[in-house]
Amino acid sequence: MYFSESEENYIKEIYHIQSVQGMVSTNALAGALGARAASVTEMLKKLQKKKLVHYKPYKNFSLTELGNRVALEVVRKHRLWEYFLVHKLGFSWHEVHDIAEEMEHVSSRELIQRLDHYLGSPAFDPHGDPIPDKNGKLKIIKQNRLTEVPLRKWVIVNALKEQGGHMHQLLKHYDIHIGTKLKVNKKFDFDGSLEIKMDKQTPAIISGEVAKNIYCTV
Amino acid sequence: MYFSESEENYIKEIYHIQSVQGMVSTNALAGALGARAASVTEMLKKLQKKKLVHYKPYKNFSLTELGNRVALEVVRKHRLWEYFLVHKLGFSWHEVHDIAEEMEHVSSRELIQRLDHYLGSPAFDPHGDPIPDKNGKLKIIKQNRLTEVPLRKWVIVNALKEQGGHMHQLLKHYDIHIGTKLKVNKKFDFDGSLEIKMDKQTPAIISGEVAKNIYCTV
DNA sequence: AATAAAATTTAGGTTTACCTAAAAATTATA
DNA sequence: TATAATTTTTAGGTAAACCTAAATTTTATT
Ligand SMILES: [Mn+2]
Ligand SMILES: [Mn+2]
Ligand SMILES: [Mn+2]
Ligand SMILES: [Mn+2]
Repeated sequence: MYFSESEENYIKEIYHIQSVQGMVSTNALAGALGARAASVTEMLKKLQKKKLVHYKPYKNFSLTELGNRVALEVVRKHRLWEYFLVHKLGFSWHEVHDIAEEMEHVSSRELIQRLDHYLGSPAFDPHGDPIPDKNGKLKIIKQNRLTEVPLRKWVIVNALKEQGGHMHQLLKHYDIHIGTKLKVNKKFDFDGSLEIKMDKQTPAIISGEVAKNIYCTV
Repeated sequence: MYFSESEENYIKEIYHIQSVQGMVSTNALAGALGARAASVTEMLKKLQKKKLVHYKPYKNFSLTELGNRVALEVVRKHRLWEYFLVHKLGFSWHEVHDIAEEMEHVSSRELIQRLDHYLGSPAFDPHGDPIPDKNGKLKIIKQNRLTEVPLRKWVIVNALKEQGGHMHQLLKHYDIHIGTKLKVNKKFDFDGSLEIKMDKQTPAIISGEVAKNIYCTV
């Protein structure tokens, strides 16, 4: 069955919102896609006819089993391409999302299977998010916010979420990346900033803003 | 300036037809694109407004200088992706065209520069066609039809054109690929077939049909 | 040169994916 | 529980990229 680029984007975004909120609202989806609610309603009817979403007018909606499978395929494509861009072409993790947003729509299944094999079937993308395997299986690891990690315990950074801004510059400056081992020494309630200690470095202070986007295995 | 996927396909096809016929007709372009003449006329007006084609109603048309630059960029993207698919992902040369037809529309310039570098700035794609460099420069080599090569002269295959069918099976059977050294011993006028001799192999007969799609440096 | 044939354009539709503004339904609040 | 606020849908458009059928222009043939 064929899905247009737009359909794929909608399905993927429903998947993402669903994974956080359980059910999805028209407005939430419109917000995430940068579209208007009316456009979402229209697409919803199309996706329903294709049996990709459970949808009753005025009610929140969610993906069907089929919709979920399709979403996982798009997510797989997106994250494999991100991995390729970083590990083969040398992009930095913060530069690859928009490019992968286009590449994820290339339709060849064979291509993705070969890409996966070529990359060594990676389980996580450059942001630390799990890459679904060809059956849609995800390796789940707990991503704990650095802001909520116990004090003085060594942890390893396992995910970084870029929130539009230029956080990556800061992270580069501190030399924090996925795999970095560190511990939180103190938490300053006044502004939410943290004192962290990394291997062979003197303690440093990072803002709560940055800390919120760093996740780790505890 | 932004060009849609459709616009890019039209521009590229005008470029290809132009490179053979000098000027392009509405019908020729419609045929090549699998579209109707009316659609071509419509697009032509759009491309003219964007200063990509020289066009007067009812007359044949051609790319402007700008149109040519854009065409070469799309061709570059197409052929670099084909090269990637064959030399990195292990596809065979006859499988990659349709995939590259989609990938050529991914818009990031930085991506293409990095891809080019990653591949070692190849000058020819897996079909033997030259890959424009980032300034649009092509390495031109003469591609002589095997059917018109002098007898008993050793030549090297430098291009293969797949014409829809399953020619590649035959070529694989004969073990003919780009780089193969061979000579034509005899030409049989009756059906256009050729007797060819390859290094360390006994002479073989190939049909004129196949020979027409094999090109070589003489 | 007149007429026939072929090529091209125009006119008028369709589908997809958007939009705004107004109407309807749901949810929150007084 | 009525009323207000919010959310969602419907109604009615637009733009891109297609299409068919009819009109127009160009080219070829008597
Ligand atoms: Mn996308
Ligand atoms: Mn990612
Ligand atoms: Mn294409
Ligand atoms: Mn090629």
